[in-house]
Amino acid sequence: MPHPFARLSRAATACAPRARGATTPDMETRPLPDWIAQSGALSALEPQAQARLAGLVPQALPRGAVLFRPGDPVEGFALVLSGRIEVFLTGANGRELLLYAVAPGQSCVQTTLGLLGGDGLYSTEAITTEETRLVLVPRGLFLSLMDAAPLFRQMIFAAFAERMGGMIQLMERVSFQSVECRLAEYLTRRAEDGRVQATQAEIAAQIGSAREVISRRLDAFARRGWVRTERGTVWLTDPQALRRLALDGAA
Amino acid sequence: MPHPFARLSRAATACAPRARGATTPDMETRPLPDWIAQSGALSALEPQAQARLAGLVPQALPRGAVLFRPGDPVEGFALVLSGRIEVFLTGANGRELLLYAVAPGQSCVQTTLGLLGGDGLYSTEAITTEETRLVLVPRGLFLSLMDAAPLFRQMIFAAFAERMGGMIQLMERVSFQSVECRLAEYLTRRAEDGRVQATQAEIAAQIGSAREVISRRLDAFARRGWVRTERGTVWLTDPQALRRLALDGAA
DNA sequence: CCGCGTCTGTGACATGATCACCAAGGGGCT
DNA sequence: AGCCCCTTGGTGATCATGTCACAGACGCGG
Repeated sequence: MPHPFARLSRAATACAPRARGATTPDMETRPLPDWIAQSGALSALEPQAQARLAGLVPQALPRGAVLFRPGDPVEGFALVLSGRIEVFLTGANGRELLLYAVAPGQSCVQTTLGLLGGDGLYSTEAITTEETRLVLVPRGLFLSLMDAAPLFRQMIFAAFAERMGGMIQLMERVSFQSVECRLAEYLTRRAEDGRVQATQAEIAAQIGSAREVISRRLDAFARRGWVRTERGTVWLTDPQALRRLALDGAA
Repeated sequence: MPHPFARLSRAATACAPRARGATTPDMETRPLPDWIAQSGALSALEPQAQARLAGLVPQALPRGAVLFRPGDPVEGFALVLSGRIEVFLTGANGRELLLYAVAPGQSCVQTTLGLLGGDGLYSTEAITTEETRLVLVPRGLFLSLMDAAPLFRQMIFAAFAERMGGMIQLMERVSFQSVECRLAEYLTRRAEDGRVQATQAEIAAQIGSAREVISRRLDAFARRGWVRTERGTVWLTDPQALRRLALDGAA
């Protein structure tokens, strides 16, 4: 199956340059598209940068779309407008580990990496976990903005720095913390309305463990009265206890 | 004990701006210091950037010096001229994991991170493993070069991208590969003259395992005739076998 | 030679990953 | 309803790894 980015990037590059003939003259006066004005990150950029982005067409992706897989070439720079993208590492045995999630206004560091330095190939897998709108900035425009637009550059750099910090933290958790702590941390972080809606297999992938282990740990939590499990959801009956466990492992 | 960077950064910032009065006039004509001309990375920069770096004074550090520890504030941007710096993550129990090593011409990503985005505090520990010369670029000069010198910027960005790629690979190895594979990979990578000179405790820290485990694994290798161990060194008697093991885990 | 610190080896045990199954829920179909 | 089949969750056995406790080996300086 052709993966969505291939289509996306072609659509984007086709529509990107000069909309209806004249390019530079009316650049300043043309109104900005909604998707730029409404994005916290983009609305803060310099007008010239906004104008050069204005020709791009945001794309909508359904939940569960695969943006790229390991080995795919990097097509362009993805900027999320709404929704959520999760970036996973996949091991030989099929086990997975969530590296980071891309929230609205954030960019996918993997694409930056591919455009700026590395071998231009992805080593990870990206999946939308909600219906997601994004723009795909083609390579040339991205590099040109990096040179010409200081605010754009700073945005990218800050994102990069933040991700790197996150990766180091993740490494610390994965290498030095028990599954029990990581699970407690995950449950408290992802809880909404006192519950987490995810299968045990999904939870395992998020924290880089195995499904069976999650099953047993949740069972242990349940025996302590901290959670109640149900097909597809975990109810937190004692969030305080979970939070305490999560924090004391982090110290 | 006061750690070296505190001294370094003060020395560097003190010497950095305007050497002997006049600044801009003779900037072009003043000869470049050796340490810039001889550094592959720096000698490729634009002359203006080189001139602004020229006032800095390289510092020499003995082997084993601690550049920073977790919690230290980031003082400036470290650029290694010669030697080698290793950056470690340390767990609660004292176990360690080598995140990356900084070779000559490379910069320390942790410092970049601290200057550009994060909380400005280190979460890792950096130690020189050889006698090392480096320059410490103060924050202001670094940020100004980032804005004004495209080549400098590209250098930093490329380094950043490379490190990020390395971190992802590391995560993959640590999460999904057996200790045996990682050990074999480490031994083949670090071998010189058919041997690796390191204590088993050091090896454990490099690949993020425990000393006892390394002891047993090396014993297993030895029984297969692949290595011979000696106090403080491991002799590779069958590098081919080790390489095969290392590669087949990576596939 | 002795004493001490460092490096290494080893057994016992705890945790986590993997494998092989099975059982329970739930939706679609006849 | 009855059946099928897929997804999800549960469980025991076993293996890999990390942790703890401790002992022996080595080397160095007094």
